[in-house]
Amino acid sequence: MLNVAERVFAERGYDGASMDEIAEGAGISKPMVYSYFGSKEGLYLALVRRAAENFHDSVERASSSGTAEERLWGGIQAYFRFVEEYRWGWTILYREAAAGANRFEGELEADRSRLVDLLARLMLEVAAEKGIDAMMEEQIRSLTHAFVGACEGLGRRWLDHPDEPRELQELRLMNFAWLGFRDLLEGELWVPKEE
Amino acid sequence: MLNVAERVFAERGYDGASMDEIAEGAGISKPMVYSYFGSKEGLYLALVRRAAENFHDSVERASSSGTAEERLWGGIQAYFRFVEEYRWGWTILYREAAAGANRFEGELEADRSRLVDLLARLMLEVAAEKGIDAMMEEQIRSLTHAFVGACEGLGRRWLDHPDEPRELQELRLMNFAWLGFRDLLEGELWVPKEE
Amino acid sequence: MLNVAERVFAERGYDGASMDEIAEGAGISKPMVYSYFGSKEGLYLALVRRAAENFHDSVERASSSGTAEERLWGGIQAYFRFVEEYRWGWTILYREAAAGANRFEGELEADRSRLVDLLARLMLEVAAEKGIDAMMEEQIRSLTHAFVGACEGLGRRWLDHPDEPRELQELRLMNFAWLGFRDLLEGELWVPKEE
Amino acid sequence: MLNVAERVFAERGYDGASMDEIAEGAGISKPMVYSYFGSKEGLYLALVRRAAENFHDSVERASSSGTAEERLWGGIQAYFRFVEEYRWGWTILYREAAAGANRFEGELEADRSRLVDLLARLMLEVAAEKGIDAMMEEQIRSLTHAFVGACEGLGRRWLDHPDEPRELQELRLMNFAWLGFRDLLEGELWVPKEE
DNA sequence: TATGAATGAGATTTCATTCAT
DNA sequence: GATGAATGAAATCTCATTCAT
Repeated sequence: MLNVAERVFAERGYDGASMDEIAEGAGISKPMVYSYFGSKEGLYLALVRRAAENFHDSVERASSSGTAEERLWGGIQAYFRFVEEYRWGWTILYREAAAGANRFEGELEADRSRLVDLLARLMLEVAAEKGIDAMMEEQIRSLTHAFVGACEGLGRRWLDHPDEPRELQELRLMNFAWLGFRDLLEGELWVPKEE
Repeated sequence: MLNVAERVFAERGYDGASMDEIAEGAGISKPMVYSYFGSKEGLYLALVRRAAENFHDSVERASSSGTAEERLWGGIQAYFRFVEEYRWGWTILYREAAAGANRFEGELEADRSRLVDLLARLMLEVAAEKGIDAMMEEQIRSLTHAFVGACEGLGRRWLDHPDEPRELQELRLMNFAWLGFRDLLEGELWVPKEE
Repeated sequence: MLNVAERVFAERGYDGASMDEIAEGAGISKPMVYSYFGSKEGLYLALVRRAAENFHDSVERASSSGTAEERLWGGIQAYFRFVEEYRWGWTILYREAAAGANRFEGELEADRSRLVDLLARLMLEVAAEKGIDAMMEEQIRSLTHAFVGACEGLGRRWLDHPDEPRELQELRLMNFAWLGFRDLLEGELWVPKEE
Repeated sequence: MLNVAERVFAERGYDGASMDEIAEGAGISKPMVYSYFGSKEGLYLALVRRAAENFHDSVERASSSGTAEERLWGGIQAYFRFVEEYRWGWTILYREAAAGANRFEGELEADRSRLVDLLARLMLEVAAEKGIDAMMEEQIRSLTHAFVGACEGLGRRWLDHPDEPRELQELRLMNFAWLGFRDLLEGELWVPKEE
């Protein structure tokens, strides 16, 4: 039944989804839904949490061993595998990242930031391996937001080109993000030319 | 009055915004809003279009001369200037980008894709300058989605850290995106190691 | 401009007609309409009155001389000529006869009953010629309602078969109504058979 | 509750009736009305259909046996019984007949024409009994519209004189319509005198 | 005088949420 | 414990009607 709700929310958006449709789709009655989740918001938050949990676990498991580069590559692979296999959940997660910043007043903050935290940790470990701590944690965390944004951008585009293979998405992201990131970690820094 | 509507839509989302609130905020009566824009959807589309237009123009103007690198840098600066000065419009735009083609059945397709098109053109020109056409247009366009996603990610984070200076965001993005992109254009390619 | 209003009211009905459409169709501004007629109801009543007046005059003129039979025939011809030449006015008149009994609280009563009065007078004169006063005025007036109803029924049907000639409608009505009416005037009376 | 809606529609007309008033009159809440009938139009159509059904059945049952004359008499009696016992339903039906095919785009066409069809069949059978087929079906159907119009005219007048007995209305109509119709069936034909 | 601009009031309709069985 | 039936509140939208110029 969570799955039904997830699909409905992903397809219609939070406001567009109706509790009637969810209950009917799940084959139970509306009062049951309410007895389980209390409210529409409760149901939605439960969904987001479940998706965030699964998402986080997948990425974490896939990025838990090997060299830094290998772990990053593992994480990216897990990311797109998740997009592919768990499309509705991913849609909810990234849509709320964009649209729901104001709604639910930060209740989703923790869920949403777990992925960023995970990646930031990864990057920090890479930096530590390289013996570089010139870039403070905050800088790394910032870049991680760009990184996650890039993932979302590619994922979104993938939804419009579902016939492309997953591997292609993964390679694109790695090439886009890693090369530059590696340069950064090796001390290269871009600055605008003086006029 | 467009400005009021923009703020309300940005803060509450399309469904959450009520025409009552918009009219009241603008100090006019609801029927006036309807006489100007015909419907809620009409008002919203007008807002998105205006924002997209402004956005596109700003970026285009700022990226219209100089070397490829300079133009990219100009575009990125324009991007974050827009985020800073025109926060509500940007919020609406990137939310629309995230909500995808679901609502309004593709009526916004053209507006939404203009930025990606612009950036893609920029990147293609860069590639042409370097004499590289090994990466076909489709590859470039894909990476552009990643690029725009990275911009959104950094912009979103910036909203939560409004005290950081704009220049910092711009540098972060350029360092994140350009170094790697430059490597790509110079023929470097990341591939996973054989196991 | 009355003509425009007439067409709009006839085509859309009282509620369906909008003052906007009427003003625009007439090429003047809404406040002008209000300065002439005061309100939607005022405009409508003016229309009904004008139509009733014209209608009544036409029928009266056409039934003002000759034998009783000739005068009835003249009246019927005038009726259908009116339907043909003045379709919108007739539509308003008969629709309100049906629908507006409750609205406007009898303000239309006088207008609507003028035709019945005219015909009743005609019939009474016929009866007087025949030297029959066995049927009191009230009976005659009642039958006149049936008569007018028959006219409306045929007129309505004619609107759905506009290619039929006017003469055919006139003959039908005369044959339907006159033969029986003549029998009545000659003393014949139908009564149910005793069981 | 159908009955309440029927009364409100009959008294106020389709546009004048408000769902608020109907719901309140029926002692239930508006959403209930919508859950039963889906929309205002749905409710109205249901009412018209129910009335048409009942009406048709009553008349048909009452005119199903005996000589042609007896059957016509039975039908007329049923007609006015219906007017008496089911006043609101009848009001809605004849208003719909008058409003014509304008609204609901012919969805009521079948319902509205059933009574005319029934009477036309009756008349055709009478004609057949008399061995006369000189009048083609189309002529009979035309006269049926006049006949039904006469019924409506008398019925409408009756609403303004509710103290008159039903039998009087029935006799009036039979005398008005049958005598002439019988003459027609016996070959008499009225034609205007040559000038 | 004539009008563009404005509005108050009310229409239908939807939906998250809860009783009563 | 489960549900069909019910509803309060609010949404979008329309339109007859009137100011202010």
